[in-house]
Amino acid sequence: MDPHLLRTFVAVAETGSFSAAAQRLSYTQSAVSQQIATLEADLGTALLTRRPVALTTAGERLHRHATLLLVRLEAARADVTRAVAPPGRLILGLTPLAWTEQMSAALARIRGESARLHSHVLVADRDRIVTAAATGEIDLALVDGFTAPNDPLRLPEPGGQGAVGVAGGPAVVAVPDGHPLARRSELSLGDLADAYWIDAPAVAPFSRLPVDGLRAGLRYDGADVTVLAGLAAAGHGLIVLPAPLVAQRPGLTGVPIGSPRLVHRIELLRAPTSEEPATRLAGLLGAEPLQ
Amino acid sequence: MDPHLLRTFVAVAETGSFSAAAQRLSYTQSAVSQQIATLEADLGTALLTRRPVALTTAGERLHRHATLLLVRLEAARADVTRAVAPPGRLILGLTPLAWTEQMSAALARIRGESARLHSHVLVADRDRIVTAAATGEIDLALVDGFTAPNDPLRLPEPGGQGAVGVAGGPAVVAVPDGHPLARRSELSLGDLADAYWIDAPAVAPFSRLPVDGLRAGLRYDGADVTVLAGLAAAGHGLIVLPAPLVAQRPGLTGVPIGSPRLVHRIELLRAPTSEEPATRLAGLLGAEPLQ
DNA sequence: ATCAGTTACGTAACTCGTAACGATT
DNA sequence: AATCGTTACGAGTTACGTAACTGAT
Repeated sequence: MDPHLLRTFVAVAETGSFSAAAQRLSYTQSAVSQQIATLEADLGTALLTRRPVALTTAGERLHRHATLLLVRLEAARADVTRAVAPPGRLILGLTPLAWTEQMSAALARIRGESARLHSHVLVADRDRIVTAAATGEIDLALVDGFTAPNDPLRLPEPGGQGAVGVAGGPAVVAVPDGHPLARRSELSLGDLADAYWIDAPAVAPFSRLPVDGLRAGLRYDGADVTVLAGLAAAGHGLIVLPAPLVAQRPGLTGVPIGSPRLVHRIELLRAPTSEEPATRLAGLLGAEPLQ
Repeated sequence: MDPHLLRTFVAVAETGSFSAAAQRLSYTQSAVSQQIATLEADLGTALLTRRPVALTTAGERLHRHATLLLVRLEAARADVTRAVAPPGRLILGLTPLAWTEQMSAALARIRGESARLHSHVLVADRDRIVTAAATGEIDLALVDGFTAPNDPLRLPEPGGQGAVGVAGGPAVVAVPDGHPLARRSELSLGDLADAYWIDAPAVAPFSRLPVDGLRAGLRYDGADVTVLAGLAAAGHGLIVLPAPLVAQRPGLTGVPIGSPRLVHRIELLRAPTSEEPATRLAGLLGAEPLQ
């Protein structure tokens, strides 16, 4: 089970082909075949069917474990090497809705202090951000999501351990100004099973809301909040968003959600070794326990 | 960074000696020396000082990562191999305070159903149980602890992901019947900074309570709840325990805790692959979300 | 002088690539 | 016949053990 073998196994699993995996990893097809064979021999099980190439049950399990293991291995390496030579840089990762004025101000302040600090901001979806934080690709990450009040975000595997809440606020349903629902003082998501929703997987996937059975009328495959808010204002569907964000968009009204109790929450993730200035920024952001 | 090297690195780190590590792993001292050298070359850092052998900063970091990585690797292997040949067994792990009548009844029922099921119960401290669950050494684990209501237990690294709450109840301070505090209807832990506590690391370490500055008068290094309750009844010190447990002990009064809000919680951890009958038992235990 | 880790070197094992082979469409 | 995975074999590399070496107490 050495990482080499796991890596090629993952490549085969993902490409569905020995030759494609070989190409991706700059091996010969033969080498890949041999590596898979030794892995299977080691574990005493078939991991893949051939012709067509597909994962067996054991293979599926290994695939899940292997991807995580490889990320963590990478993370360990990054942590150790960076313990030695802390880079003079600040790379910040954000999920789209994790951007706040407060954060922006804090970053400005940091950059003002350490002049010419090489800094870099990356906005991406949650999974990407969380793994990047785990491997040390980014120094500091802010990840957002909706949960029950006081509940932490349920973050994906390789990172969620050391998350600290830094901000939390009400979640609302964003509806166009004229819409009949806009006059309501409170909504229950359960009552809205008939409504159509905008599913924006990269921004605020409703599949992650603690509610079932919402129906997607439109899928938005981008990460731009302005566009998303525009779509909602144009009546393409409902969407759950942080209250402050809705408040500052013309054409949209935020209707408080009565049930389930829901807040928008931002959590901070730090690379295992995050030296100054990441530590400093984390401090500025307040990293209040927020329970 | 292949696991082989990590394993010997961990051995050296733990024994504090190349030769001892070599002996433990059935290598020659020379082999160990070479392995550490390649690891250091790979990471580009010294991991250990020689004469005396001790971890450098980078080494300490790697040590933390490496132990976890090795456990997870073991866990992955166990999971995959057991996916193939689910063992006809049920090994149950418990922390001492996770034992309940309900659980006992559920186990009895399972064993009644599948006659002659090879089963096995292991009571140990939290760390041991959590890693054992992660590696598949045990099929099902029940881990207890004290937290704020609705908060999940903060479990140690390699396992805490898929924990589900199965039971929760009030936590009380156990005081001997005659004790002046026994007449109080409610206590605040903060007010008890002057009192002496029993520290029972294997059962209910107060270092894990969400309170600071408690003072240990007596340390109990065992895992037997009866002895512990006896010590408390004899006035050796105060201890936080689940209310039902205190209620059924003669000589002890449980005084409700007003602040911080505290509950005793039991969570269920499953081995990644837990086939019947572990799944069945988990079902019987109700694995209610408990939020 | 002894103890503990390093280095040199030879051998054994492994890993990969080439090339021939086999099976599936 | 073409495609894709397997197998055989040889070459290059790696990894370990023996043994000599080095430095510290």
